[in-house]
Amino acid sequence: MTNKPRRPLTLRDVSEASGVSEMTVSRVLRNKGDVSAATRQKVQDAAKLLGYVPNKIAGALASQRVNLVAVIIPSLGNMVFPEVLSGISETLEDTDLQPVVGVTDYLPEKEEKVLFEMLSWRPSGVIIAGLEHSEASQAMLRQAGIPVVEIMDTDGEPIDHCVGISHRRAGRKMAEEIIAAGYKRIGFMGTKMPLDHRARKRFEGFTRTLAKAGIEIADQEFYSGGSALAKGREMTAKMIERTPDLDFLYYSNDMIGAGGLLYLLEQGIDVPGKVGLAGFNGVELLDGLPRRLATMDACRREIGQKAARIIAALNAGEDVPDGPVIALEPILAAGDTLRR
Amino acid sequence: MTNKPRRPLTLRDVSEASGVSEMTVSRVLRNKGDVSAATRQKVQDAAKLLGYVPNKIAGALASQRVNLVAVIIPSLGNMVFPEVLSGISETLEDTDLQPVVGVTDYLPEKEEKVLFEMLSWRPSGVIIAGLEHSEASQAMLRQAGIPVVEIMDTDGEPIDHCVGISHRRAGRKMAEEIIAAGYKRIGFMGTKMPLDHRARKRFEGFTRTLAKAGIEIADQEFYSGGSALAKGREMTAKMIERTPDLDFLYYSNDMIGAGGLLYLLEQGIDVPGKVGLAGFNGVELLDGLPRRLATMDACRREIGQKAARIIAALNAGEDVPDGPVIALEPILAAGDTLRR
DNA sequence: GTGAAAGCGCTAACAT
DNA sequence: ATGTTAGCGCTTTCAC
Repeated sequence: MTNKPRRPLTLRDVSEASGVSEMTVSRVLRNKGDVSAATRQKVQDAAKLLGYVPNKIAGALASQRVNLVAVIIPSLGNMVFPEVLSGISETLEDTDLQPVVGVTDYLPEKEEKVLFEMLSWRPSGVIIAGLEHSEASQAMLRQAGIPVVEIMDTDGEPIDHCVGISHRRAGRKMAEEIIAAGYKRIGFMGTKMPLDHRARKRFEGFTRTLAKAGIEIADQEFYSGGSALAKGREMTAKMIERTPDLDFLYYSNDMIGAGGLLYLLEQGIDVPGKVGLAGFNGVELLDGLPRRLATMDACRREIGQKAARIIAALNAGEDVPDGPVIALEPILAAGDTLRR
Repeated sequence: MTNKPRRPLTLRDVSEASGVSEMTVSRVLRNKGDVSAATRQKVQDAAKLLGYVPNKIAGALASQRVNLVAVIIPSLGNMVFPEVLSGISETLEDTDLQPVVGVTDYLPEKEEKVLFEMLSWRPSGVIIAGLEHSEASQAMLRQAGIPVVEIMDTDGEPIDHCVGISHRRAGRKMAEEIIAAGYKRIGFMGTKMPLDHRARKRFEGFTRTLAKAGIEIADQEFYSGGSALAKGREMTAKMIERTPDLDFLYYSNDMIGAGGLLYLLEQGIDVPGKVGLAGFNGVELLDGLPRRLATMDACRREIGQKAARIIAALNAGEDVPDGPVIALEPILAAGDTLRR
């Protein structure tokens, strides 16, 4: 350890300490170009001794390359997004790229701000949740001249590439399953979020498919804020009381579904005999519940991986073989709360 | 919208489009210095029309100022850390600083790597979880010449500032409560993570306090990987079978505690009559459980807020009034699973 | 209120 | 294998 520097160390300091030109020091520190083993050693020793940390700002400006990938998601509290993130991280770990996360809170204006902010660092690519963006955001993404992958959703027109599932299809599949199982009086519970387009699309796919079978949603309820588990519980209690003849409850996410499940079991209600239940996402948490909630896997980790791979490929000048849209298939997990 | 540029736009482009010098354009875009309203308007129009996004790389290099705060945490999957993050974000939103997150997966080597990487962007400050860091990491933090706040824990020597709770104290308080309630045969369940120093310290505080009362942990079990809820369930089943006379189960986090609670209730075991239960963290999820699990609040959001405020103050050249160490008090929430 | 010059710390490109 | 030169796109400083 050496003493505290007021001024951060520069390449020049390492150069002087090692008696090697700045350029060669730079080469050693980046493992670029041919440098003799002896020189390399000298430089590495000096750098380590001084505690030199390269200045990426300067490096990036000079090389016009920034190894950052902007990842823009609505929230970190949702479990869903951290999982997408790990898919991205683990894939980028094989490259020299690094994810940087920005959070929008489901607000288009904030998305715009975050995007602007991130683009001003000139990242090598953008991975952004959703297909719905403000005009300004779309313009920025197009103008940026870097690979863009929109994730989570495939119901719409991607700017560049896109990886996700069709939430309309997910809603439809669930509806088909429910109809096939013979349920008729269906209640829906979800979030009060007009800006959660994916939840909206699932709901649309769901209701339309029911409609074709001559079924209408018998009751619905929306929540915002608070513990999702507790809200699922409350909403379920309220709805069961208000509409006692319901025989199925479809939840827009697993967490409220879990709350509902716990409530019904406590009440001694027969699940799935009297009331069937389903959520959405396929979160790991469900494994520990008294009964496995029926759900639909949103392929979160895989979406992250595929998106990252696209950015990495494009960044390496390679082609992306699968074309601009990758639609993954949402898989139903019937669990124990949906009779068949 | 204009056409796609191969070359990103520069200040010069805006300057030419508006007929104003680069320097004045720069002033307008940063709201710095006096610029006439007319000129300002011209510049803003041109910038918007072109879709100019400033290059922060160049700006940062020239000004030697980067408005980024490096936030280094072990994991995003843990619920705990996203909450700390929101505390940080919401506080930094009142400043011109921005958090950038790095994840270490509880690995010192990865921490070192992430730290190095982040410091090479010359952030204005560092917020990092824990007080235990490799020699190299400590050296980097000291050398960086920027404010450093270590968070979550106060049991140890901070490099610069530190905000958190004493996990030894948290363990001790819980033990005292359990002893006072008259429980005697105590089992412990936790994670198999030698590198989770905070969990370790809680355990130490816990066992030492029990020891003083002449009580020894009657059984223990550790897990790694998988759904925490399911693991809590499994471990609890195993432990209850192995050591049937246990009258209290202390879990190192709420999620496994919740799993245990669900299991015991299913088995019709009287909680907290026959067996008392407690977890740690005070996660929101607990609100939706059939019974409120006893827990201890780790003050996560507040820690984030306070840490961010310290960085912001130091960055603005202000003093931090509270001194280098801020120890928050972990508050017990007895819930319904700890008889009193 | 506005502009011109210098330079932030690196690396690309070109010597040697 | 190593060194030299120029300049990345801004902002600081100083002049007008």
